[in-house]
Amino acid sequence: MPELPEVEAVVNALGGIVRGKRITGVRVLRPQTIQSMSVTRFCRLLRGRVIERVRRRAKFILLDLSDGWTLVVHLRMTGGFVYAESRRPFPPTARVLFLLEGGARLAYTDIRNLGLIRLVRTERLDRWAEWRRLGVEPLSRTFTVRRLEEMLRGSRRAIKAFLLDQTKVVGLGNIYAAEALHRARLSPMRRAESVARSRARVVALYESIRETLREAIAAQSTGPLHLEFVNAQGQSHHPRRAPSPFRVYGREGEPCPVCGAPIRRIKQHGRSTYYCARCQT
DNA sequence: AAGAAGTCCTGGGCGC
DNA sequence: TGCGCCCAGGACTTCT
Repeated sequence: MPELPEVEAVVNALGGIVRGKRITGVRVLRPQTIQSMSVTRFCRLLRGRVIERVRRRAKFILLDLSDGWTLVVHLRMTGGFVYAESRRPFPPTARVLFLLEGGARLAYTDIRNLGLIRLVRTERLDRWAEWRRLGVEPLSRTFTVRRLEEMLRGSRRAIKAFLLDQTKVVGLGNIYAAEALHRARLSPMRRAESVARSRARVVALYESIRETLREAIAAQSTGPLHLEFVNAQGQSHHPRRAPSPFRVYGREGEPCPVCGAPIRRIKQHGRSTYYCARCQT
């Protein structure tokens, strides 16, 4: 669920809260969530380190710590953070607790346990295969129409599947892939290489990806869905977004906002794809 | 070797 | 009321 815009929102909000704070202790409630080292080592390495910066790469949240360590978090489907300044009990979905100086606590929560956390030396991040394979950041200057065209060329997969491939363009998930394709008026079933054959289509897709993500980031200024704040009274400030801002995702049967034809839902590689059969070709 | 399929995970919704 | 099935989907591994 959290795609680039949601992760971006969590990173920005989290950064404002924990940057500069020292980690005084760690409690791992679910050991399997910690990747690549033992829980003992994980806790020992974190204790005493200061969170110097919070940033994003693809859908990964990176907390750069003092002494060259980086805490890498991927929320996958249901991961999130709960930040509390009081010593309130955390929800049963809490998997890892970070105790911060001053008594605040940051909990990593995850209902379905698909998310992961790993601690790596910052300069060794690119020795991690999954990390190295990550594609271009769609909102960066290195993402160009030409680069997109080169990636599309020769790929016989459906454009929807292409957009979900994190080794090509990072950050899009099932929701924003559908939204970007609707905005570009491209059928999700169209082959990637056939998009590449038309300059106009490549440009439309390029612009759509960026606009879709930019708008989604702006729309979340009210607060990230995957970061919850609990105050001293135990009341939760869980900033809610406005109701479904999506044009096609989750709107099967509703009229297309462009042409009025009913939105369709199909299955592509086991995933739902929402699109307008009339104006997306 | 690209790309499709299978797998993991849990709670909610639905049909019977 | 309760059981079982399906669904949500990110990104891996496995298979073709």
